[in-house]
This record gives sequence, C-alpha cells and structure tokens, in this order.
Amino acid sequence: MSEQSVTMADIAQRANVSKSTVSRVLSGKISNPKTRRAILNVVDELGFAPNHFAQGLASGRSMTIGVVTQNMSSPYFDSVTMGVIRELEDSNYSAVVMAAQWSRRKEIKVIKTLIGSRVDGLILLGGRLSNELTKISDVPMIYVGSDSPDCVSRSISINNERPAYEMASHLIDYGHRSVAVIRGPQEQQDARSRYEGFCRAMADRGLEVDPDLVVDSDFTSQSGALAMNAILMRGKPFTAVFCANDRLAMGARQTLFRNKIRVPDDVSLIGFDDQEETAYMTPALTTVRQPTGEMGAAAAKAMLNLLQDGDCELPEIKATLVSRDSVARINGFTC
Amino acid sequence: MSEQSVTMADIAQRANVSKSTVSRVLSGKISNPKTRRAILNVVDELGFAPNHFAQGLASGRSMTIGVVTQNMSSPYFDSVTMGVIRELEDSNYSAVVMAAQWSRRKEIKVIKTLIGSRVDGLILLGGRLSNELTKISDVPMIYVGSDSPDCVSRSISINNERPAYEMASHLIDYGHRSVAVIRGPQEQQDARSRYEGFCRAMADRGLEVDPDLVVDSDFTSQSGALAMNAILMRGKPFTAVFCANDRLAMGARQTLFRNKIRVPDDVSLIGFDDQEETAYMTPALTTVRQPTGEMGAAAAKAMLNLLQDGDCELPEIKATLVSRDSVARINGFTC
DNA sequence: GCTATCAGTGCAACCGGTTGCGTTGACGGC
DNA sequence: GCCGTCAACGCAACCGGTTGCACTGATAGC
Repeated sequence: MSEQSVTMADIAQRANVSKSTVSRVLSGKISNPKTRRAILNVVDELGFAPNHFAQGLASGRSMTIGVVTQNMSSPYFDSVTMGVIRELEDSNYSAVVMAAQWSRRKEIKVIKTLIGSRVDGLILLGGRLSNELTKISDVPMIYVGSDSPDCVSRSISINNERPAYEMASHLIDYGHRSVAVIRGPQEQQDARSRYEGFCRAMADRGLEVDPDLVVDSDFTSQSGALAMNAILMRGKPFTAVFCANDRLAMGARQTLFRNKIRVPDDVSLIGFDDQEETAYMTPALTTVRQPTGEMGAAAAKAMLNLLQDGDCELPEIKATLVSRDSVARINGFTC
Repeated sequence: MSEQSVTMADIAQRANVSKSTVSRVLSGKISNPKTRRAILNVVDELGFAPNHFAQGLASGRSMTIGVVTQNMSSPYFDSVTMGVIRELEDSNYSAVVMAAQWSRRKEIKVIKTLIGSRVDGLILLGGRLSNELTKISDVPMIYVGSDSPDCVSRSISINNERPAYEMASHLIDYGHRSVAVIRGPQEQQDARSRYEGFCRAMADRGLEVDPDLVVDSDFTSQSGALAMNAILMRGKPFTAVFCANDRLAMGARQTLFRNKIRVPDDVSLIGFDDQEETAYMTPALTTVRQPTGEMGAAAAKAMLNLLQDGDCELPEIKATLVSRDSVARINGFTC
C-alpha cells in the first residue's frame, strides 16, 4: 500500500518513450543504443521489476517449468530436482516444484495445478502416469526415471537393470553364493528392474535365487531394518545382502549391528543410490552411484531445447559401482 | 494452440450471466442457489480452471507464499519446508520455494524474484539478513531459525542455546570431563548459540573448556570427519565428542571408526538435529530433536493469520534430547 | 533525385480475471 | 400503498505487461 510499485508506464514517461518501446528494449527486440541506454538507466534508477502476472497474462508464457517430484525428502528426488534448478538458473526460466507423494490421484491434481498456472513445460520425476494421462494437456513433458517402455519417447533415466546386474556380479565375483535380497516396492518399475538385474546375474553364473532370502520393503530405512530382521528369523544362511536402495541398506545395517553380526566380516552389504550419508556409514557402504544431479540437469537442458526448437535429444545416463568397504571376499576366494 | 482454454467469458455466455457474476459465485460472494448451481454446472462441464495470471494481475494478490530456504538438500531445511507446505495445503495459498545457498547476495536476489512474482508473504529460513534488508519491501515476513535478537518480532526458532546446554549436561552427568567439540561455522548464529550452551554447561559444573579440543567446521559430514581427525592429531585425551549437528557426528563417527576407536565404548558421541539417518547409525546416535516440521507448520499458520488479521502469535518451540546408544557412562560413574 | 527497404517507434487492442458503481426487483415496516 | 433496504447482478474500467499494425526517417540502390 505504502509504496506503489513502479510500472512500465512510469519508465516510459520518465524516458520519454512509449510503453511498447520499454517492453521491446527489455526483451532485447531493439538495439538502438541510445534509447536502450536511456531506458535501462531509468529502469534501475527506479528499481523497476516487471510484474510476472502481467507478463504471463499478456504473453501466454510463464517462463516457468513445473517439476513434479514424488517425495521431496528423498535424497534421490531432491538431488534430481536440484539438478533441474541449477540448470535452469542461467536461463530465463525458473522451476516450480510440487510433490505427489507417490499417489496417482495427487499426481493428477498437482499436474492440473501446474497447468493452471500455465507452466511452459513439465518435468515428471518417477511418475507412474502412462500416456493416457499425459494427454490431458499439450504442455511438453519430459520424464525422468521411468523405465516403463511406453514413454521412451521423452524420458531420461538410468537403466536400473544393468547396474543391479553389476552389483550382483560384484558380490558373486567376491565369492558370495547365498545372497539375501531386500527388494523395493514391486509396484514401482525401478524396484522391479533392480530385482531383475539381480536375478539375471545369478542366472548367468548358474546360481539359484532362494525365495526364502528375498523380502519386500517400501524403500525406507525402517522397512530395511524390518526386512533384515525377517530374513534373520528364517534362519537360512547367507553371506551378503543385496539392498535395492541405500536407505534399505542403512536399516539392514542397523539390524545386523543389533544382532552383533559384523559387516563385512560376517556379512557383506551393498546398496543403490550413493546417497550422501552412505559414505559415512561404518563401514562405508559399497553402492551404485546414480548421477542424479546430471539427470536433472539433462532433463532441464532437454526441456529448454524442446521449448526453443520443438525438439530435443536425451543423453544416455550411466550408473557406476562405487566400491567402498562393506563388501568382503569370502575367505580365501579369488575371482 | 490446439485447445483454447476455457475462460470466464465462456462460462458466462453459456450460463446466461455476466463475467462478474461468474467471478462472484466462484469466490463465494454470492449465495443465490439458482445461479450458483447453474454456473457451477457449466464450470465443470467445460472443465474451467481460472488463469492464475489474470487473477493475480487483477486482484493484486497471488495466493502464494514465498519460502526462502538455504540448502534444499539439508534435512533440516527440507523438513521445515515440508512443514510449511503441508500446513498451506488446506488453505487457498500455496508455497513457492527458493534456495539461497547461504549466500547473502543470492538471498537478496531470490527475495527480489519472489517479490517480483508478487508473493503475499515471505517465510525466511535461517537467513542472515537483518532489518536493513528486510525493509526492501512491505511484504509480511516471518523468520524461522534465526536467533538474532533484532528480529525477535516475527521469528520462530528453537532456542539453540538451551538444548545445547542439555546435551553437554547429559555428557557431564554420565561422567565425561574431557569433551571434544566440533563447532559449526561461527558466522551463523545457531552455531554460536550451540557452542555457548556447551560452554555454559561446562562452566556451571566448574569444568574448563580446553581450546585444544575445540575445532571449527562447516556443518558437513566431510568437515566433521576432518575435524575429528584434527582433534585426534592433537593427542589430547577425551572421552566424548560434542557435535554441533548430526552430519558432523556422522563424519566424526567415520573417522573414529577408521582409527578403530569404538563408540560408545571408547568415546561417546552426541549430535544435534535428529536427522532421519542418525537412528540407523551404528550405534544409533544420541542427539537433539528439533521439531522441524512443526516449526514450518507454525510459521505457515502464523503467516496465514498475519495475512488475515494483520497479526499473529508465534508459539514457543522446544527441542528435546533423544537418548540412544552413542553415549556411555564413564566406567563406574553414577550421577 | 526518387523510391524500395527496414530498423525504430507509437498506438491501441488485447490477455482473463476482479471490483466499484449503478440498476433492478423483492420484501418488510409504516 | 409508499418508501427504504438490501441482495443479486450487469457494465465497464482496470491490473501491467505484449504485440500486430501503421507510420516515420534514414539509408541504399538505381
């Protein structure tokens, strides 16, 4: 109330030009150095900042890109999101992030909200919406981390199966034959792919997967601890635990610790994600690094291209095994 | 392009009323059940969604609240932010989050951006901007987690000094006399307060703080590991480590592990924040729980009140000690 | 010297809602 | 039966930018 904000009209008047000229200078559509200089002077003399609403309304573009994540507090999603934001920082676009909490219903609601605020593009992280729902709008969309084959068109993701294969192979190479598995929620494609990678590695070496050593979870530390407990209760021997993500590994580690089972001396442990904390576990966790930040950046970059040229190329992203201290050789075993 | 979005004018025409009537019905300023019903029918028949830009431009209100955080990936900020978002969810407002990465320059930039998009209120997390900079706009602001006395007016925070005092007291009660300290960055008020709490507890029991056992850090796990190393190098004996936050404790734990120093058998360890992962450390970390989610929720609630009544009350938030397994009694010591 | 060309600029019509003001008609009190 | 009151509603002005169109003057080509 106290201070009216400066508008383009104010600038125009002060600089003896019309609103349109101001607008054009500000959007770089005019080069005449004289007017340019004059207007820019007034602009920062008066501290003018364009009203986003007016801009959005008039131009039909919002210069924002919606990011639909699932769970902000998950290190994976957080890191991808940060990648997007950082990449967008030196463009004219900015990101609006909303979380869908793994709920299909909420995801739709959130997408509608974002479309209501006229985002120019949508980056969907780990969503489970297939094409049907995608068609609710013609806003360009890019998926990150959906393995589902029906949206390969505009999707960036690591292939979960292959790094999982490598994880399992790593264990097998170190002499492990009985490997317990804590799987992720099997409704999620990534969780399934990771388990498939594990199974393929076992099969390739002619090893059987013992169903008694396979337990499901919901990807949280707590369920990891519970799952580890369940496996222990079954009484079957094993020398390593394959965890479908790092949080599960943290939970499992805790249960092993409580049961005085040493890692890696008694049991080896391997995770997936390379979330920051795992480097500080005791012992430091061997895991798979997903270049999450790069994935976010790549998605953002692709979106910018898409918005400009109407086309984009999506890089292939590779995950790598980070070998630390939680996997040991079975005594005397050499590969 | 393909589909023009439905506007109020469309609704009005279809329902044989004027735009204004539609607008009034939608904002509940008209009660006549007949028109009301008729309009609402058309609204969801055509799938009308109001254009946020037009609304914002015309009304001067954006129905958004800006949240300026520092570091999205920090569990503390993440949790506070989530608290804000959740609280706002069942109001008409929504949150726009931006990160300033602890940079004063960036913080100003971000605040300007938010004001440019006409947020109705601003919630500032852990910022270091004092009143001078606050005055750049008359948008109502609420601070979270600044101990600085100059903005007590509209600030929600735990008192960092007292819980730190309790932490230290806990160690002393368990018989620890030589306590190493890994402090946070001393430019930050919260880090300073925590150290002050520690010192006061020591002083109250007539104990001296040995400067050789005090090391600074930047609140990251890595610097915790380094700091612990530095303390070890100095060769002074100690029986406990007071860490100014949990990440430092994780880093310190790793260094102790690498040096084959057992926790809590040889050295006790205490953290601050109760971030999720600490419950899964081995041993589980004794720490201080900040009700971060509640703080965020409280800030949001206060902002909503502020926006409505022009006034608000700020609850007092208390932190509590979470006693787990990383602190042991000095042998034979009873309190 | 005359005209085609073109960058620079102004005018005014939007974009899609909100809101003050004025009109209408129903209803109640006298 | 007359008048005051009040909710319901329409009209049109606005919010603050963007942009198509028309106009201008300078420059270039002949």
